[in-house]
Amino acid sequence: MAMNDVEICEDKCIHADRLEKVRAGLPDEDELYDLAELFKVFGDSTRIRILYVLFQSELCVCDLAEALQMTQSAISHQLKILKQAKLVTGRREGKSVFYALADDHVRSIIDQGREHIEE
Amino acid sequence: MAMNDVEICEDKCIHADRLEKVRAGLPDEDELYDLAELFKVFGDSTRIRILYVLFQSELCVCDLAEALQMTQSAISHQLKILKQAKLVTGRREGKSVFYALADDHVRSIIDQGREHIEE
DNA sequence: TGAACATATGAACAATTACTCATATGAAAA
DNA sequence: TTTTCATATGAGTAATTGTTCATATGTTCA
Repeated sequence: MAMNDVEICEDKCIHADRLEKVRAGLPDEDELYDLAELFKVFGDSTRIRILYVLFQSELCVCDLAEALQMTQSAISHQLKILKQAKLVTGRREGKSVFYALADDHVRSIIDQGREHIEE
Repeated sequence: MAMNDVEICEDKCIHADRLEKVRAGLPDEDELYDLAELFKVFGDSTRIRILYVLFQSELCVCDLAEALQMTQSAISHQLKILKQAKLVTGRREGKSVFYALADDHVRSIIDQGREHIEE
């Protein structure tokens, strides 16, 4: 067994050969950070509920507030986060602003998550 | 225009017809909560990095610590969270515990997220 | 058994965050 | 313009969370 191919942690507990491969295959730190930031947006049940509601219908802020039984302010704050993550888009129509899903990634990401849970 | 089909927020700002549909189509509160909890696990760059590393190779805790340049304790805490979410599995082999991805959902969820970012 | 190594875990702390409250902005109607 | 309605936003607060430090558990080997 070669020195860099140990099977059990020795030499300060490193499998040197594997680590080399692993480090090389890792995406940029920036990309990993952005990915985590994206999932962080999905990681709140209020925002998940907003997205689920928007699956079915475009709605204005006050409708969302009523649908989820939350204050307009709370919803508005969360919509801002969803918009920054490009998960929803806002369209002004007079006094109201209608929000809708930005694209189909939202659905597929949530669907994948749902699949994982149901097993 | 019917009374329950207003287009602009009136009557305490509710589009009653849409809300009815929307509420009916919403999953259980429990499921929404679980979904958010799952994505919360993906929503940390340390855990994302751990998962990415495990894409390439099964590794023991100390290797992960070395690969990510973090303490064994920090890694171990995060592995616990990943294991609770059934995203990774641990296999004991002597003194070491080797961790690996639990299933392919992990990859597909992360891939979807990556697609969303790269646009 | 006892020493050495790998991992797990509890407590404490710092940082982040979701909501509330008050208020500002923006648009339509009087 | 002034009022009214819908939305956005800044500050403050309570709760959550990721890391560190110290220590416990579990396994191997002498």
